Formats: sequence, C-alpha cells, structure tokens
Amino acid sequence: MKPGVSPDIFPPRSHEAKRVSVVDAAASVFCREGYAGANIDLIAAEAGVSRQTVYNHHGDKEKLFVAVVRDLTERCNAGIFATIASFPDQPTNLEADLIAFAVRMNRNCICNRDGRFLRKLIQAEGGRYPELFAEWREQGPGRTWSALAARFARLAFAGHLSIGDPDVAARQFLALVNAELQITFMLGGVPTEEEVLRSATNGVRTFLSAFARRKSPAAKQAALAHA
Amino acid sequence: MKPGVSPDIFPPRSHEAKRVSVVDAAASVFCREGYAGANIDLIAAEAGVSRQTVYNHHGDKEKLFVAVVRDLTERCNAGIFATIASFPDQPTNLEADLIAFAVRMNRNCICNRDGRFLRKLIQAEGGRYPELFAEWREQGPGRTWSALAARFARLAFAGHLSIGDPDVAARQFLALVNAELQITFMLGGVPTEEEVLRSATNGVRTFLSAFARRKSPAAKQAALAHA
DNA sequence: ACAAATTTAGACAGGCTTGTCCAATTCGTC
DNA sequence: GACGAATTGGACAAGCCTGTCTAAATTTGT
Repeated sequence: MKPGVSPDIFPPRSHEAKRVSVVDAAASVFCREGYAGANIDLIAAEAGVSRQTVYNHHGDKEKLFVAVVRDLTERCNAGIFATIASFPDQPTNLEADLIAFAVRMNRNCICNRDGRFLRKLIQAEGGRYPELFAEWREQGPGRTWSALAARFARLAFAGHLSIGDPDVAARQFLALVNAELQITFMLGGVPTEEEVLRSATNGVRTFLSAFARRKSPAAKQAALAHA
Repeated sequence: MKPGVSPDIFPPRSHEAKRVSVVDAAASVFCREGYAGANIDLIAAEAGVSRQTVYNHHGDKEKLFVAVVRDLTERCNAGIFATIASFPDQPTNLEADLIAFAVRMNRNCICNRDGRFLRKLIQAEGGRYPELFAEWREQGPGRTWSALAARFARLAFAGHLSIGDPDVAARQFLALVNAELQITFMLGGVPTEEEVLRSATNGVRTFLSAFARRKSPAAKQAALAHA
C-alpha cells in the first residue's frame, strides 16, 4: 500500500471496477459514434483496459450494448424517482417551488451524462432493439408520468391547482419546462445552468397561468401577489 | 413510348430521376442504419440502381450524406413555411383554428417522412457535422420560431391573445402541441392521426388557458411580469 | 438509326473490425 | 511468499465495406 502515488493514476482497479469502467466507456463511444461506428478497440482504450478484457467481461459487442442500455436505464430511473420524491407537495411559494423542482429534474435526470446518453441511444438504436426499449418505456416514462401525475393531482386536491386530467398536465409540465432546450438536446449539446433556469421559469409561469386555481378574481390576485 | 406497362415498373428513368432516387434511398438507409452502418450497396439496391451509379452521381459516402441532409432540410423548410402561411390570422373559432393548424404542422412537417428522417439524422450525426447542422439550425428552427412568433404577436395585437414574449409563446405552443408525441418520436415511430389530434387538442386548450385574453388587472400584471 | 453519354455487373485491392487464441505478466488472497 | 485468477499485448483469420476500374449493354438526343 503506497498511497503516495499521483492522484491521476489508478494503478490497480478491481475486477468490478473494470466492468463499470468498460460500460462507462462503451456508453460514451456508442453515443458518440453510433452502434455500427463504435470500435471495441476504442472502447477498451477509453476504459484503460485491453480489448481482451472487454470480451472477457461482456462476450460480444451486442451484449455489451445491451449491458450499457440496461445500466443507463437503471441509473436514470433511480435519478428520476429520487427527484420526483422532492416534488413540492406542500408548496410555500408554488411558482418558485415548481421552478426549483423543474431545474432539479433537468439537472439530475435529463441533462446529466446518463440522461443524455440514454436519450441518444434510444433515438439512434430504438428501432433495432424493440423489446429492450419497450422495457425502458414501461419502466421509465410510463412510471415517471404516473408518479408526476399523482403529485399534480395531490396539488390540485389541496387546492393549489385546477387540473382536468393530471396525466395530461404532467406531460405538459415536462414539455413546457423543456420547451427552450429542445434544439440543444437535439444536437446533443448541454444547456447552461442559466438556459435551464430560464426555460423552467418560462415554462412554469405558463403552466401556472393555465392551471392555477380559478375561483374568484380576488383569490387569483392573492395567489399572484404571492409571487 | 409504351404507356401500357405495369404501373409497378419504371423501366427507364432519367438521369435526374435516378439522382433523386438515390438520395431518397440514402436518406432511408442512413436513418435506419446510421451513417457508419449505412451500406452503399444497400442504398444502390434500394434505389434500384447500380453501385457505380451512386458513385457517379455523388462522389463518395460523405458527399452523399451531405446531399441527403441538404435535400431534407430544404424540403422540410419549404413545408414548414408553407404550413405557417396557413396560420389562422383572423380566427373564427380560435381554439378550433389553432388545433387544426397544429395538426397540419404535425402532419406536414414533423411526422412526415422528411421531418422524421431529418430529425433522426440531426440527432444521430449532429455532433459530427457541426457546420452543416448549424446551417439547418439557422434556416430551420430559428426562422420557424420567428415566423410563428410574429403570427402570435399579431393575434395578440388583434386582441385574441394576451402574450408576454411572443418568442417564448411560439416555442411553448410547439412544445405543448407535441407533448404527448415525444416518446413516439424518440423511438422513431409515427403517431396515428388520432394521437396527433388528441395531443394538439390538449396542447391548444392548455395554451389558450394560459394565453387567452385576460381582462382583469391582475392577469394583465402577470402577463407583463413575463417580460 | 446512329453516336455520345450513361448505366450496369463484376472483379478487385486496400483497409478496417470483430472475435479468438495464446504466452507472458500482473493481481488478489491466503 | 506463493498460488490461482485475471489481465495484457499481440498475432491472427475471416468478413465486410469503400472506392476504383473495366468492358459490355443500354439509353438519350438528334
């Protein structure tokens, strides 16, 4: 044990550490180059591992790809549900709380490494692995929307919002909050913190304009005065 | 000239007809297989042309790819601006007119062959051809949003809507109207006419809830606060 | 109908990639 | 320190793909 070595060097890594290292590198290369363009040698090099080790761990290219997708799916879902758990059920300032939630959602689930990679793989290879991505679809967006819809329904029940169909509202919330980031996402870029905040702010304001509780003008005025 | 042949057979096609045939087939194959996975032999076969003809017309694979993207970009933009020209400037029934417009937009620009193909190519290869897609970005979304924003501003000016920032409203309109189609788009699928209509209906209703003209001072204040 | 231009099929070299095999080395653990 | 497992680097065959070249067939324009 000689801990005095340079922090940039990870001299020996465990078996398991190499497995994840390979999967991480593979995710990066598959995304950058596409499935067909991805080169096992490059993945091995990027993982700091020999090509043979890649084959030892994952068998062949296709199995490696499946492992990558499963890994990303799992981590993304975990992040999404962790973030949804922070939904403002008892908002003190509805607008500010929803904006903060939207920013968290973006930062932790959609703009982060896993989110961007998974999205790109789904877009690029979704047609080639229908069953694999059908699995993602059920576990990911399906449950995300349900969970989010339940939270919005709760806000509506508590009198903070006036919502017709919570499922529709949940999907529209996500769409609005990302409205200004679409192009950046499409080109595979990463929006700045400021862009995320602006899109979330504009999106939440419009969302609340549409779904804020409608009772009397006075109540509305009071609600707006909050902000 | 013997027009009596079977309609399924196009015995001799002109030079120019072969060029477009090749570009069309290439678009299809590039989308399905990705740039690296696309095979010139397959493109030639799908175009009903010999491999050498592909090279005669387009030089090499990369030039062919660029030709495909330019072709798709041009046709998509033409479709988009033709559709925007049908924006309901003098609506008789604002909700119905906007829903119909949204459906047209989807059907003619976003869900059709060109739209789906271009989107997929941008997503998959956007990182590899920054200048090519930067061109698309300016000519396409940039001008689309401006044009749409101008139409919404006009509706607001005519007293049909209460809008803070027309650019924001335009982007949010598109986001809302497509909110329920995102997953289908991601997986490269084609939504049914009914799905398009439902997403547009829900989106436009929410849009109008947020931006319908407000009379109360509080609402006006909120609208101004947007800017 | 004739001449020029285009298209075709096929062969071909060169390069790259996948996946396997193996001998030498290094690592984890006792 | 020693043993077994994992890792490495390199060689290797097989296959695939791009891009070129050719000679023959076909189409187009006149």
